Amino acid sequence: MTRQKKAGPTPASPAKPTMRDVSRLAGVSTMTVSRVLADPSLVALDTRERVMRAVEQLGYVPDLVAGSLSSRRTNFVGLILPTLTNSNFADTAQGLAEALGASYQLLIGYTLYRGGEEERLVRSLLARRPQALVIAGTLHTASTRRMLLNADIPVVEIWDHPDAPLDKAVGFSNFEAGRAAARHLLSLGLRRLAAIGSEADGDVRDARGEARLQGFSAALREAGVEDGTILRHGAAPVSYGHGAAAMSLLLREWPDVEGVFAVSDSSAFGALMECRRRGVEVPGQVSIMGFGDFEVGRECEPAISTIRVDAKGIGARAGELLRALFEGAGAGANALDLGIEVVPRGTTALRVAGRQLET
Amino acid sequence: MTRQKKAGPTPASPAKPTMRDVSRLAGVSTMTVSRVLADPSLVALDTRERVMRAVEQLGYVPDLVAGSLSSRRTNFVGLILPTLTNSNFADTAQGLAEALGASYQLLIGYTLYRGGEEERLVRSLLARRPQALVIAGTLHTASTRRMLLNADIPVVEIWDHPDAPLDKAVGFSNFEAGRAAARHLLSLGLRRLAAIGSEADGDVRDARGEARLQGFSAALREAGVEDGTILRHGAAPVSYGHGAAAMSLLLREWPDVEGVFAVSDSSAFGALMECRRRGVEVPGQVSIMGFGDFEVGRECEPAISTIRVDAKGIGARAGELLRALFEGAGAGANALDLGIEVVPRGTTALRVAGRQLET
DNA sequence: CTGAAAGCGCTTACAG
DNA sequence: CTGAAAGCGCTTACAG
Repeated sequence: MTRQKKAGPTPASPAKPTMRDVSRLAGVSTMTVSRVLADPSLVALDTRERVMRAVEQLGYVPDLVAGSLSSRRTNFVGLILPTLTNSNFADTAQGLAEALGASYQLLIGYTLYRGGEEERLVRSLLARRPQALVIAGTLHTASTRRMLLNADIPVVEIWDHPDAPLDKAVGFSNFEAGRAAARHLLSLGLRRLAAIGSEADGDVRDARGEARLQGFSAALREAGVEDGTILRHGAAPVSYGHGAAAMSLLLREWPDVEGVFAVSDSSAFGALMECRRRGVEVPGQVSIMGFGDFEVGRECEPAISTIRVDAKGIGARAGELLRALFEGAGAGANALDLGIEVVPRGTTALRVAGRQLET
Repeated sequence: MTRQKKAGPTPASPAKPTMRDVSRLAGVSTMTVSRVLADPSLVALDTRERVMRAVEQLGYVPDLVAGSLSSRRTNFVGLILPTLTNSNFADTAQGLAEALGASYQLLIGYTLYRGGEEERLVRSLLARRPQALVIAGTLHTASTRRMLLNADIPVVEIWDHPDAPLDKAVGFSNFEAGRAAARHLLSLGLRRLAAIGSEADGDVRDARGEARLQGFSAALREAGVEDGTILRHGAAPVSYGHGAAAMSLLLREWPDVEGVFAVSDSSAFGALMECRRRGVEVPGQVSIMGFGDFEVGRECEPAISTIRVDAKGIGARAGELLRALFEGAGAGANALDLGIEVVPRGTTALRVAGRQLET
């Protein structure tokens, strides 16, 4: 014997009506119901109305699990982020969701910056047969790369600008972002410069923050500035508290530091608050520069100089790219660089003759 | 004729291998492959190893779309939030995801505080046949309620404490949160009190923020304090900028206000920064109290007095509740109140003889 | 404009 | 410990 649907003489009590139930009530075939739901213009007006009435009466909600299996289209898009608790990544998710539109459902997974999580997540998301995968980052294990390639769906790497994308990429160069931050501080005449970020902790690491630190270092080298410190403190993700702790360490080791770049506006804000608590004037004694253009940096007093990136735009452009691919377009460049923008605000100022003045 | 799978004499080029491909390679039936993947202990060791080798060799990733349809279990849980861009809601999402475990996939939808969006989202999520729905808020259209009831799955309303939950609820009373905020300010001897929140803007409204404003008003009435202002400004969600703008309006209309409750730490922070820009001392001239215990309020200087709620805990408890229900437990109370906690910090201080002193 | 048949890739519910 | 048969609820690919 095989499965039995329901027993007993009562044929009704339609807990969850199927398309079959609707078709019977409307006196048509399931194909006609399917058409009314997918593209009503294919069905005669009176038939259509009868079907809609039956749908309404039964409170029928189509089963997309069955529909997806049958049509080989799930309308799922997988999204892998380091964390949900970061306004920039949340903006990217919203941008992506909006660009894809209501007919697509995002399947969000997060790694908490753990390298090993990505492979598990990719496998688990691919099992849902998404039509595309959007992944923050460009570092993947060999096994992950193989799965991604085998899956035969578009893959968009975001929040970076890889030389050789796995498939597509939308983002910007984190290395250049760090470099631009250093150059801004250098252009203000500051020479004793530091950067604060997180350190790799076993499996947990922020590759993009590290790239920004590397870019910062490179700019100092290019400028022939010897007086540079890269302080890696604590594990990713960085936070307000991280910035405060790192700034505290930095000021103890190097009290006459003139300029600090934090890999995120979160830690820049924490560093700024730590300075206030210690009576260290910003930008009078030390200039502070962040990254990401978070709302907290725009709204605090003084406002934080930063590197702006288009977080929501990254999601939006990735979504637009995918829609074009879904509709069969050949797509343009493989790696889209949305660029960065230096935004000088109140926490950085010109150094003049041994002390700093406000810009 | 019906669908043809693939043409040509080449049987291979296995773009996306199915369970059938694995079973053939391993020389077993698909049932055996299915068992190896679901519960290896059911299969003899050598068979199991042969199957695992075939899985590995083909890079087989099971199709959960088909599996879900067949087993009637999707392992999806739907989650409806007002926005992803709010650290409290992001914490709730992470708490829920962690409590459910890796075998469940969250289907997240957000309304942007638009009442009409909920109905569309519920319909669209139910079509994915989730095994439960978790929804921020307790206000639903009649049509939404009907769908929810018909769906015959557990529904958990979160971030509130309704008298009559639709099904289950995990949260706290927003009314009591506002009331507690007012009482804290009153207990400091402050009498000229205001609250700032958002106003309903067509379909866009923050029902929970409004409940906090109502609780605030009620506490003033109970205390016989006449000097109270509720300022509703701008549309939800509130933000740092919202708090700054509202504080600016408030100070213009009512320069001698003594205490302000903001419905969110976001706006409390904005209000605090606006005071700094205007040279209004906090808490010297005016005390400020927020809601939510956001990191920004903990880390800024002075730190913001607030009402703490267990955002991650709401997600975690909802997830635990659902797991118990999935495993057939009868579950306990229908509405779980996680409570609130007044956290006095640097932005509120005792009023003594016409002026305020730090606590 | 409408419908009958087949099948999407799994798991259920047996039987041996 | 293993497998053959049936079916989950839709859509595809026809035919009329």
